[in-house]
Amino acid sequence: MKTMFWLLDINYEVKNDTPEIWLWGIDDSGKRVLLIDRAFPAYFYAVVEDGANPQRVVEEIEKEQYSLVVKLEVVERKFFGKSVKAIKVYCKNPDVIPRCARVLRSIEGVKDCLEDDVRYSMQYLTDNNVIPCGWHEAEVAEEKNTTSIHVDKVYTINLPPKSIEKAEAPRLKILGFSSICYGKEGSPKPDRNPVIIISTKTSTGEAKQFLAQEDKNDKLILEEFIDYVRKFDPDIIVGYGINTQDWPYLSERCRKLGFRLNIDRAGTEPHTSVYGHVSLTGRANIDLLDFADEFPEVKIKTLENMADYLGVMKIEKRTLIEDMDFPGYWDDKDRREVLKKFSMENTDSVMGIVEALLDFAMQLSNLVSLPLDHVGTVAVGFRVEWFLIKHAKKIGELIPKRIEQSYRPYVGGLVLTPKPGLHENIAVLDFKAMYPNIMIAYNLSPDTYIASDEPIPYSGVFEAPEVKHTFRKEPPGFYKEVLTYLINVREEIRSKMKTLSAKSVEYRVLDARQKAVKVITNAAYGYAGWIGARWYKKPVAEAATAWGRSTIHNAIKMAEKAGLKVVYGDTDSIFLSYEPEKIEPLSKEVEEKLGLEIKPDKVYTRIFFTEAKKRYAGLLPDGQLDFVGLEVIRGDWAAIAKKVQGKVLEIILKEQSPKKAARFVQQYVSELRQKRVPYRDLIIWKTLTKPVEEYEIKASHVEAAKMLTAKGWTLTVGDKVGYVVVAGTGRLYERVKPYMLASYNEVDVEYYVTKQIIPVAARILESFGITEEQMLVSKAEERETRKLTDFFGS
DNA sequence: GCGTTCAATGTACCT
DNA sequence: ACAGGTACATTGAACGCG
Repeated sequence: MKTMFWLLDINYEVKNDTPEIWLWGIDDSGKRVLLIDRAFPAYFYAVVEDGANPQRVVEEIEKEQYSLVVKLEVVERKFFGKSVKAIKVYCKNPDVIPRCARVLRSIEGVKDCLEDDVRYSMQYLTDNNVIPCGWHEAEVAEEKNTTSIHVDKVYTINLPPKSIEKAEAPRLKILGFSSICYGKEGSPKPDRNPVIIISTKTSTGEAKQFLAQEDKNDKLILEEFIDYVRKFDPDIIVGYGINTQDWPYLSERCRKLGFRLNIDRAGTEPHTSVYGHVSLTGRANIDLLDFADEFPEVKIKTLENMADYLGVMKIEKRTLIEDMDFPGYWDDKDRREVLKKFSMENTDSVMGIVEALLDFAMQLSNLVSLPLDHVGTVAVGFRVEWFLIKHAKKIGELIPKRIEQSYRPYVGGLVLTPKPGLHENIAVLDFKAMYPNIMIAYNLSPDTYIASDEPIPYSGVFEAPEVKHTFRKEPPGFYKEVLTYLINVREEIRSKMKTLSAKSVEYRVLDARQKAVKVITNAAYGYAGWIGARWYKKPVAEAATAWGRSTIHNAIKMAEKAGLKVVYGDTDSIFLSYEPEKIEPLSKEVEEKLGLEIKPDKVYTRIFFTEAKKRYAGLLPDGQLDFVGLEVIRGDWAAIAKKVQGKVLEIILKEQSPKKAARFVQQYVSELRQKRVPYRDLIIWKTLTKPVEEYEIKASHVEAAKMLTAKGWTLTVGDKVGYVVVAGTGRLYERVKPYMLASYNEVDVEYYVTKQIIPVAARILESFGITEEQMLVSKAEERETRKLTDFFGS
């Protein structure tokens, strides 16, 4: 019989030495199904030495009498574009591949073994074109569900599934959750601190809250939660930070209480696998925190900040409670209600965010062929890589090994020194997808690279400026083909979107798709220059930036020749005087002569540059302000400094009154000295980028982190530490305290005046001739001002 | 012995 | 665990001064 299914999750099992591929899905009638394929052999390739006789090598391998090898087959493949003879080595099961490959590597006539490092389940997907988050049709036979598999139907696959074009996902059952634990001594520990609240919400609209008992006994709440999950039987379980927090905690807590967290579809516990993601067999576990990196504008990646940014739940309307206050809230009957509300809002936020991101996640999964629960957890480089692997399989290319490389830096993009001060009517021209298009235009790829000692091919070569790397013109290389495909596909999607209503399901799916395509396109250049990449080739990345520099350089020359004043530029953008009648022909000329498309991005009514690169502020025609690089948008400055700089820039750009700006600074400093600004605006947040003990120097945030650790809080790499500077003597790092361990009256206000507010204000106002002294009021004046404001009110 | 100088360290940003 | 280019604060050792 035939069945249709949408692929949700994949895993493999080895039963009696026979590997089985398990495909978990949803069929077209909404049934949850498991399809088992027992016919896919585990294999890898032994590449035959040039000139060696493949048949002889096969015999050599056979001589080994290697019992783990099932079959040998001589095949034609390509490796970096060159035809090679290889032996496809079929193994008994995937687990023995590494051992087999090791043995075969030392056999005469075997140049190397390949694809022994590609996971069996991924080989299955890429070889058969079976695609996560995609529909398929398979020839199957129904099996009796004798095991404890939690699905409606179990099938045996007779023929590998065929992918079907159908964009829309089935109706999925989604369960969002968040949990709260009770621990008075810092971070809760699962071996002694209970789970007190678990809040859940489903895609069917059911909200539920599980509470520990009055004595904080949490056996029941956990059992009820497990029961509930199993009963609802979600396809997707989603949360925020759950891979590192909730899952390990709940899992360990259950064990401690004598039972298992059995919530998947196969009767096993959540297991942490390859990329540090938590896998729930048969379901897709999604940690939304993994997608937070897609939004660099969210500086501190908390759930409430993400929900706020995505318009899911505005932060002003949010119940917010700090971790350290949980016990206090729980212990107080009235405040417990607030804690419950907070917890439910967390889950509501989770559900809102998944609504906003799920389409993208599914499209990314579908595009690169990584299962839905994997695609979020892997680094960008691996997303690109899986997309490349999929393409390589299609064209018969063998997958290169990851080779350990030493880090060799190379020169990147060109950054112009800005013309400092204010400028009026400045347009920004951007090269469209500069690096991908350069890679296409000059056929940059590991397989087209011609080393200096190699003969120049018949088709001729492109020679990169400055670095002089050469790449053959024909035929198109691996990267060129892939990037051309991606760019074309994105254009197709975008033109199709234009024919649809923005509210339609299809439009949403296509929009998510084009975003996924864009992400992969834009990451390809970085991937090529990443030493961890299978398709790493330094000259490729180095040539791309070299052509980038020459391109922008030439564009600037053309602009100046056309009488346009260029005030700034960075990598693929040029800032110049807005004269539409000159810019129009300039774009045309650039495109014609340089072969790359350049297009106007925006026009600033007024723009301000300091003497530094990568830092400016602009006023847009609609009155909006654009801040780039400056402290006002940086996450590691106290809010007071950011506010002051933002306001100063606003006054400068909108009113052009440095004096007024200086007066504002004076006023603010005065407010601060009177401690009239909120305490939380004094917190400085910095990320721990390595384990505390590995720091070579004493740093403020690290010292603050140590204080928290001493109090029982667990801090890990990537965590943000918030501290304030308190009064005292000695080095700065000796005068900091975690903000929750300090009080306002300890704060060293003068530090904030001289090291936070004044420098960031001066950065702007200096270029208008205003000195630091002019931003400060003398102490005597200060006292006078205070008397007056006290008298008249401020 | 003590203040000054400057390279190194660390973080976060831009394209 | 995609790239390089850049700004800036702070540390800590070298340096200079008698």
